[in-house]
Amino acid sequence: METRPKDTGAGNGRERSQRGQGAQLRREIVAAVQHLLAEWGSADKLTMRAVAKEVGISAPSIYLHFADKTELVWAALADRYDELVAQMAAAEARAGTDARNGLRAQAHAYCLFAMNNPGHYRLMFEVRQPTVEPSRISGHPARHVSASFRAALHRCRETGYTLPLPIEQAAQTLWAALHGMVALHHSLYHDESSETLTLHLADGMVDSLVVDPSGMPSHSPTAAPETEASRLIRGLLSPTQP
Amino acid sequence: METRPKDTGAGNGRERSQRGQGAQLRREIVAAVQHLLAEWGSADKLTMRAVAKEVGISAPSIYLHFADKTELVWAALADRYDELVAQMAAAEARAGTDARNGLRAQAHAYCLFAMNNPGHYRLMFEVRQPTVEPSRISGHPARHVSASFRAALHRCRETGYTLPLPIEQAAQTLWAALHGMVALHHSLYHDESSETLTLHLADGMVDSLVVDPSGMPSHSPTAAPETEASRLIRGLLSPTQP
DNA sequence: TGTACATCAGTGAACGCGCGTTCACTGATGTAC
DNA sequence: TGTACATCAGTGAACGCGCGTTCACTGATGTAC
Repeated sequence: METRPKDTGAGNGRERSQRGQGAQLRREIVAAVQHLLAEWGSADKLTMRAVAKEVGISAPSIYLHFADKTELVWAALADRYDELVAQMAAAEARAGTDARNGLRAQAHAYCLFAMNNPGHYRLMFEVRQPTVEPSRISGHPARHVSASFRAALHRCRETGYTLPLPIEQAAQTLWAALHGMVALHHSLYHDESSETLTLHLADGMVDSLVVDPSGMPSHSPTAAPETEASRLIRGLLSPTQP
Repeated sequence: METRPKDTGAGNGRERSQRGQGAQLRREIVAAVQHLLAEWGSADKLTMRAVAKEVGISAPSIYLHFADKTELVWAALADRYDELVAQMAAAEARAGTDARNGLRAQAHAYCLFAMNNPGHYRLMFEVRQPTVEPSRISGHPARHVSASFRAALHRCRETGYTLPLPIEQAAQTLWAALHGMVALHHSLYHDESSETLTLHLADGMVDSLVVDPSGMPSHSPTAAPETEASRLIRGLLSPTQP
C-alpha cells in the first residue's frame, strides 16, 4: 500500500515548547482555529489537519490538548459569545443617550459581528451543525445576546417610545429578523454594499418595533440606497429579471 | 484487500423496468430524494447510496439518469419552489378579502412549508451548500416567493393600510424575518408548540409592517401563549435559567 | 560529578470509515435478415 | 420460423480521496541517587 500521501506535514519552523510550556501550544491551536474560521466563511474546511498545518505541528499533537474535535471547536467558540455581547454593549454606549439609537447601535453591532465573522457566526448560531450537541442548548450563551436586546427595548419603553409588540415578543422578533438578514447576506456573494443594505434593513426593523409617538418619523423611512448588493438581492426578490 | 463491505445492496424487491420504461426509474429516484429529505431535517445524510437503497437499486444506476449528485438534487428541488408559491397563493385565497389577513396567511404558509419540509427548505434557501452553485443565484426561483409578498403588501396599501416602510424594504424585511424565525425553529428541537410560537411571531411581524390606521389593534398584540417551545426559546433568550 | 531513569512534547504511519464516481460486466428484450 | 446482433436496464467491485483518530515511537530535558 504505497498510495497514501505524506499525511502529516509538520515542522514548518515552529520550535518545540520548553519543558513546562505545553499549555502554550494549546493557546496557539485555539488561535489557529479562530484564524481559520475568520478566513473562510464556512466550517466544513475546518479539519484537524488544517488546524495543525496552520499552527505548524502534526495533527496528532492536537490530541495532547483536546480530547476531540468538538472540544477544540467549543474552546475556540466559547469566548466569542462574550466578545459579541461586549461589542454590542460598546456600540450602545457609543450611541449616546437616546434609547432607540442605542438599540439600533446594538443591532448594527450584531450584524457587523456576523458579517465580519461568518465562520464563527454560523457555528455559534446555526446549531445542529456537527460540533454542537443539543444538550448544550439549554445553557447556550446566545441568551446573553438577546438579553441585551430586551434591556434596550425596556429602556426604549421607559423613555417614551411605543412598542407595538410585547417586549418579550419584540426581542424574539428582532433577534430572528437580524438572524435572517445576516443569513441572507451570507448566502449571497457579500461585498461591502451588501453590508450597507443589511444594516439598512436592520434600521428599518428597529423602527418598526420601536415607534416614536411624537410623530417624528423614524431614522430613514425613505427608500434604501441602491447599491450593487441591493440590486442583487432585489434580483432574488423580483418576479422579473432586471 | 478483503476489508471492504458489500457496498451496493440492491435487489430489494424492485423489479427491472420494461424495455421502454427507463424514465420510470428516474421518477422513482427523484421521489426517493423527496422522501429522504422529508424524513431527515438535514441534507448531509442525502448520499447517493442512501437514495439508491431507498429506491431499491444499486448506486451506479442513478448515473444512468443523472450526470452527478448536483443534477439529481436540483431535479428534486426545482418543483418545490413552485409548490411553495402555490401553497402561499392557496392560503391567501382561503384567507378572505382583507389584504392583511391575506399577507398573514401567506406568511403562515411560508413558515409551515419550511417547518414541514426542513430538509427541502435548507437546501432551497441556504445556498452555499454543497449542491447549488452561485451561478444559479441570478435565476434563483426564490424570487417568486417574495414577489408574492410584495404583491400582498401592495394590496394592503391600496386597501387603506399604512406601511411604515417602503414596500421593497418591507418585503425584504418580512422575508428575512420569516427566514430567521424558521431557522431558529429548525435549530431547536422542534415540536408542535414551537410551531405555534413561530406562527405567532410571524403574525406580530406582519402587524409591525402593516398598520391599521383606524386604530383598531392588530391581530394579537397580547402576550404570546406560553407553550413548551416558547419556554425553550425563552430559555435561550433570557439572561437567567427559568 | 556522573549516570540511570522518568517525564514531557511531539511525530510519522496507518486504520477504518463513508463518500462520489467509474468500469467492466450481465442478462433480458427487441429487431433485421 | 430461426438466429445473429444491437440495445436497454441494470449490477458488483473497486478507485481515490479526505476525514477523525490511534498507536508505537523519538529525542530532549529534568531529577534522584
